[in-house]
Amino acid sequence: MDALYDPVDALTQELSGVHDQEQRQAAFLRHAAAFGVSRYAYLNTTHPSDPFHVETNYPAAWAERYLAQNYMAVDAVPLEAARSPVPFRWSDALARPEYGAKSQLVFAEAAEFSIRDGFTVPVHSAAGLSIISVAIDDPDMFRPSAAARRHAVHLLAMHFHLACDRALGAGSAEPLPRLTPREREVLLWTAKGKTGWEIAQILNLAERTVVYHIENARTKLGASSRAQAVVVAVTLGLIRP
Amino acid sequence: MDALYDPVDALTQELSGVHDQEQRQAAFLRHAAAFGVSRYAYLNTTHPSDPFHVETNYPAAWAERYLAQNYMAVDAVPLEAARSPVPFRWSDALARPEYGAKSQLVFAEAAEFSIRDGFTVPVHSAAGLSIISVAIDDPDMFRPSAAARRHAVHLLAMHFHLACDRALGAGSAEPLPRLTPREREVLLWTAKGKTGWEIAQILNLAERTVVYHIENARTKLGASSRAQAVVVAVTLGLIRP
DNA sequence: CTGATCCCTGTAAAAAATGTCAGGTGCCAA
DNA sequence: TTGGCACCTGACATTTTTTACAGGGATCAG
Repeated sequence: MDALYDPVDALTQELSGVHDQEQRQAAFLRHAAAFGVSRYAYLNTTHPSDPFHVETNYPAAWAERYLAQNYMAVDAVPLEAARSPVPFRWSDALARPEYGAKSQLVFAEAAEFSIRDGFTVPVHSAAGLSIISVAIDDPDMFRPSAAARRHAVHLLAMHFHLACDRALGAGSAEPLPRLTPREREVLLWTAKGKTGWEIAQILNLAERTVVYHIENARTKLGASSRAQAVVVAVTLGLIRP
Repeated sequence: MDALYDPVDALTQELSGVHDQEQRQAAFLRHAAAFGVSRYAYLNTTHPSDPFHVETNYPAAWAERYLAQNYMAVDAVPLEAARSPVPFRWSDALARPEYGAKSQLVFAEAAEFSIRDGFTVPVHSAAGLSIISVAIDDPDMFRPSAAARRHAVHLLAMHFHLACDRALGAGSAEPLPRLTPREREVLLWTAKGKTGWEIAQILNLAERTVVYHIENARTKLGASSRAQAVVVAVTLGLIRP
């Protein structure tokens, strides 16, 4: 039983500092193999530079068909993943009434590629949603007694995601713009719907000064309007509205 | 071993439809007790109507001191929780060099209230961060062989959070404004920094029409400027920039 | 001390957003 | 078929934002 979590620790170790996709994938699959995993699919929507990052070793024909048909919008797996951060078995999601008959069709098609059931780990974050799905044929993995093994998969998936996320982030490598306190302050009031003149009253400044700070913030954030500036500042976590 | 996950299932069942805080807390503690948990602290920052929702059964003196001193900003536990979605043991986070000496002081103070070590489950979501921390005295819970028990705590915490989140959402009870597809579209372009005229070119409309849709969206969102409108739409998850 | 950074302010013109009037089309459900 | 809704457009006045010019004072690190 102690050995159950060795793969998690090992993967964590291996992935620290790795920025190569092949290497990450190989490490993940090597360690996940202990749990009956051979196929995986990973989706990361958190990076502006690559807003729909997909990597998978599913049969190419299936992966292409899935994307081309936009099954994301009807498949129970991504829908359930978007709904809740709790990992789940595919067939459990499929059994929920809220995911319609189309979902069943997707599953039926997947079965033609020998992908029948699996386990999905959603990772919700401020920047968006990531999904790690692994196909699992061995029905033993879904028995109550295998809960600890599923947890290991859960943690493996999380660490795999963290490594990918780091790598994707390192790719863009753009450091956060550094706003001054005043800039954050005026942006915050702007996000609350105040005009420059109003903010000047609130902060006891000349309207010109408020405009000055908003200008600087807008430039730093690469925005071309106050509206874009506040959105960027919010999504970057520089201000919270 | 099968019985290990009974508390998770039981809690999930019990919490469905429960909107009473006392009841939730009692159910969580009752089931978590099986894992040596008696103290818990829960923070939810995802609800605009209650942006810093804290509930805990920590000693009142400690909870008050923690908040008053703004330990959130230096304590390794919330900092680690904000950094990664992976659950962790407090002392593991404390051992990381990036969390400074102040963190040690917080821990030392906590020990005076008999809170010495524990386990924290971060839940990152689009709306923000939630943290479920449980104090655990029994060192056995941190042995490798107890990994499955920690997983049970992990899932218990997640389901507890989901129930709280539902309840908090139900509390505010304000239904999301319903934007039409066009309204979302023009807001999205506005969030990208486009002017009304530019959006008109992009969507092949009269500028007046774009203004019309933005106007309607702005009103529905209770905003007094485009900047506020896009921020509200983004934080409400109505558009993603 | 010098340069960097932040803070503060002015004038003025061009561009964009907001507010108020008034209308027309098409679709769907009651 | 009627009413509601989403969609679309025009003209006009007013306010706000953006952009450009130009400057002074405070603090702090190298």
